[in-house]
Amino acid sequence: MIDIHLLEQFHAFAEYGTLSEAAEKLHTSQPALTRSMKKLEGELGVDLFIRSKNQLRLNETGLHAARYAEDVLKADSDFESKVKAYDRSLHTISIGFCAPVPQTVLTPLLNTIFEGMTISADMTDDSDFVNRLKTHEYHLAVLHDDPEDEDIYVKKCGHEDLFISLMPGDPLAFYPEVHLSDLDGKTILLLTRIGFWINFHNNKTPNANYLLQIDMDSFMELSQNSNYPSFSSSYYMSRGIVNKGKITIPIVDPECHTDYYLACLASERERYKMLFERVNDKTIM
Amino acid sequence: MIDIHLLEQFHAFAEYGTLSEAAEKLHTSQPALTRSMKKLEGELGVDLFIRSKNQLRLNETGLHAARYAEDVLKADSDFESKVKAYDRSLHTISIGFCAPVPQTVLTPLLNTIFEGMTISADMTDDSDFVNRLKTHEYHLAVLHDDPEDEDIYVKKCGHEDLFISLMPGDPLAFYPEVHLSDLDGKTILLLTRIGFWINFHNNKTPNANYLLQIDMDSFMELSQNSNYPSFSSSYYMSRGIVNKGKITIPIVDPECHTDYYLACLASERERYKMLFERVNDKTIM
DNA sequence: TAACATTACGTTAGCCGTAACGATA
DNA sequence: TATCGTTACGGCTAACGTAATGTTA
Repeated sequence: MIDIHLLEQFHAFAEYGTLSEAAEKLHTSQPALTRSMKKLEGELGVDLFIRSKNQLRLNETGLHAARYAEDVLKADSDFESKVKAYDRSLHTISIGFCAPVPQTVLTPLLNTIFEGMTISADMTDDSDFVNRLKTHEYHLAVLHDDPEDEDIYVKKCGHEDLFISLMPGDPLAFYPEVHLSDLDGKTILLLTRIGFWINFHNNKTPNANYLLQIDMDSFMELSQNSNYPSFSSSYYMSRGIVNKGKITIPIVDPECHTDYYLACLASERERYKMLFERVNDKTIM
Repeated sequence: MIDIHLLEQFHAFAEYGTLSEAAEKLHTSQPALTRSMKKLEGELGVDLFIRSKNQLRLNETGLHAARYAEDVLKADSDFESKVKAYDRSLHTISIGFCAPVPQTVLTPLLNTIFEGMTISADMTDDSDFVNRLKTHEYHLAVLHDDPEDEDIYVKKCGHEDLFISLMPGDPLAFYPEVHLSDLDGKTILLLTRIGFWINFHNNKTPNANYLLQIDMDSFMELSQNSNYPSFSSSYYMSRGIVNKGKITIPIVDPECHTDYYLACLASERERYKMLFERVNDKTIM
């Protein structure tokens, strides 16, 4: 078996053209490379170089060998990354959230139940979540509707209602409830990472002007201290987290009331048993 | 970069199940393997084993890693064989002969012109020789007819006529010449490795009983000291190599008179220039 | 008690870097 | 003269094998 270290040095020489430059790049000495190259030739029983008195260059076999060496080096580095990736996959649980509130609620629970594991959370629209479970991109997912797929095990884990916070002077603030269509045309504060909620932009409020906030703190700050309307939800309301001095009104449209469903592959149900036992339809609310 | 030597040891453990057996197979000591396995885990930063007090076995990651390791080991051993094969291909000239006499005549010439190279000679029916030149299986070929292919460079290099040696008492021995069909039904001495000549068995002498001799010396011995007819050729006749006490008669059939053609890929003509210059239509005769 | 993995320890083979040398452009 | 590859030499590390230890079936 040819030492991978020799191939590394050989490949460096092939790349840089002189032993001195290769030595510098490899943080070693010129004599070390001279010896290694001779050793490589010795172990192969094949000449790889054309040696002039003060010049070394690859012969025809050497040129080919340099290409072959790359394959071996790639295989070796692939080994390392594949093993590490596999190990990591065993120690991480990947979960897709369709909205921020389920993540807020479930993350502490996940950390408790799967202690020592890394929880890798993703937040985005959930239209592709069933596929991502099936391709093992996600181990778990929280969706906003029941996928009704026999390969997927599902348990309802709560619900959420959307509200809008308005300035007391806002004409809408006098109504007991509003429709999304009432908000069209307004400038509204919105967080960027809100999962599936992002969808009602396109449908009911095509002319609304959203002030997108990446950061939760900035969003809260602006909600409190600006005149712009901003969204809130039953989760925050029930915990007394409100925008002082603003009127918060429920939104009646059905897409602003959603249930949440925790899901995994039916075949992996046993592995996440503990989690499903600790979750019920009032976990997120 | 993971040392290939560690992977070799790891793979042996995966194969044999215990460090002791792996150590024995690798001609090393148990402690050496213990240390290597720990080193491998250390370099990867990943656990590969489940350790009981006196049992070591692969964990899930280890099982995968063992498979990945095989790929690396294969890549490394492929490197070695590919480099050696390429080097050998540079130092060997592969030539296909359609008959023994061209080989006898050309081998000394090849050794002289391509001194230091290995001549790898093959002898068989030449119906596939053009393909073998095109696929680089052969660098050179001697055929018994002109391939008339524009990719192939050809020069006529001699000819050969077949004779038959008979006992003086044989009825055929009174004729000045014979036909192959006259020989059908007889028992005849024949060498096995005779290239394209083998073909006339099937056509003109389907009922002849051939005593196949693998060894040239045995063939000569039997030719001299038995009553069986045997083949000879113009090459041996013109050099006075005859079967004493036998009558040697020419065979008239056209397939017993052949020209020989030396060929190489037109694109490689320059490489074999020296050889073609030294060959003419009287080289083999 | 036999087989196994691990730890301890003393030895040594092999690799490294510095230095010196010879050749070249 | 600066750069390059090779050789020589002395030092040191890292890997080895033997022996000892502890555990299990």
